[in-house]
Amino acid sequence: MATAETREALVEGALATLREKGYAHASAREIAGRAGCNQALIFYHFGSVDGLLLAALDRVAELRRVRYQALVDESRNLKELVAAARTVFAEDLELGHTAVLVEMITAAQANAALRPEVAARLRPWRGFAAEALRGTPAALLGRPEELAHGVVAMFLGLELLAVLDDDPAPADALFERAGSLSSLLDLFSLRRRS
Amino acid sequence: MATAETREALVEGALATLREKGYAHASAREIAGRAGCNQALIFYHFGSVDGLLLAALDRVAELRRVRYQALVDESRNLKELVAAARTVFAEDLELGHTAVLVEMITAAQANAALRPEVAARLRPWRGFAAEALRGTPAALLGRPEELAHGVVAMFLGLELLAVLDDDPAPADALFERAGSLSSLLDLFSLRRRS
DNA sequence: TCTTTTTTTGAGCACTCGCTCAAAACCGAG
DNA sequence: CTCGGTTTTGAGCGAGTGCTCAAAAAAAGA
Repeated sequence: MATAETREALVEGALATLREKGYAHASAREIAGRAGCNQALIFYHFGSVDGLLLAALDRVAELRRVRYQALVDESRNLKELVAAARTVFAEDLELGHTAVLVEMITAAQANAALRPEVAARLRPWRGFAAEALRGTPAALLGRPEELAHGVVAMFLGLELLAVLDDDPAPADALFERAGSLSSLLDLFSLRRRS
Repeated sequence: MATAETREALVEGALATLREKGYAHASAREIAGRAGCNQALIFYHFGSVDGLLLAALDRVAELRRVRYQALVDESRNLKELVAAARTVFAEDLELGHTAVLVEMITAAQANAALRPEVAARLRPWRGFAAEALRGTPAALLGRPEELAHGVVAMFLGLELLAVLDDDPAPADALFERAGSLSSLLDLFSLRRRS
């Protein structure tokens, strides 16, 4: 088989494995099984299992970049830009790309060698989100249960990213970020009331 | 040694390991080494490594409950209640308890048996956050870079919690929660301007 | 066709893991 | 001190891991 086809099959196998089984079970034998080839090919083509997983992450990042650029080019005002961001986020969730991201990020927490690689591949996400930030926020209300759920989620996420960036992440900085988050959330939100 | 002392040493060793090395490296041999005893004691006293880690999570949750209850009892109005919540969150970060939480949550993603156990021990956190929710929010502005960082963090966290709860987490629900989050963030934030 | 290079394979090495188990050590009661 | 139950130990089993390697298979060039 041509090199490109083999690499393609392995990347697809890696993405499927990350999505369905997670990083902990993304072993060479498991991925090669899905790709229908020998596990040694992973080391021949990508050097290591982590090398393959990073290549899979590259593909996810590139797909997102292309999709987002296309939507941005069509946007004529802020409202459309925000809608484009929402669309890309939603598509990533449905494609399972968010799950792949989360797996690689949490894996990087326990793997110093993986950490800078994953952090570098995360930058496009952040830059793209920054682009959607203009305009003034408006206050909104929501259900307390959802608010409670949300705040727990937010601090978990901030903690994960802080570890990734080798940021000591003192409590004060986390709370400052939490505060600044609110204007973006208002920007994203079309909801009203409880 | 008395049973209680041994269990105490093992729980402390488990917490230190989770904090410094993460779930992936929280092996029986590693934890027992820190506790200064044989690895077989983990299975004698806790049945399994995960059993010990859940016991460690129990301790973290109980400590938080006690600390928070004490602060709530002293609060006379909403402002003091919110301040109490901030204090507990900040203390958890400094104690490394947040890191332990994140490790167990991300580990639960790839371990179906662990998932409901961790989810159950997470409930107190959510309930406590819900208690701080009253009053009306005010709009705030922040730096775009921090907003970008924050929104990425938030969606990661929502995704993690959605997996934990066996929630299919459709994109619409995530965005609704993101919207409702803003009022809580305003509540937590004492910041102003860029 | 024969030769050279690229691609693929299966066996296997060295390691770590969770966990078991029989035996040793400990310790309080009689 | 002796006994009996509790606690601790070290060795070890079976399984899974990343990765290597010599050799086989396939593809490409002459």
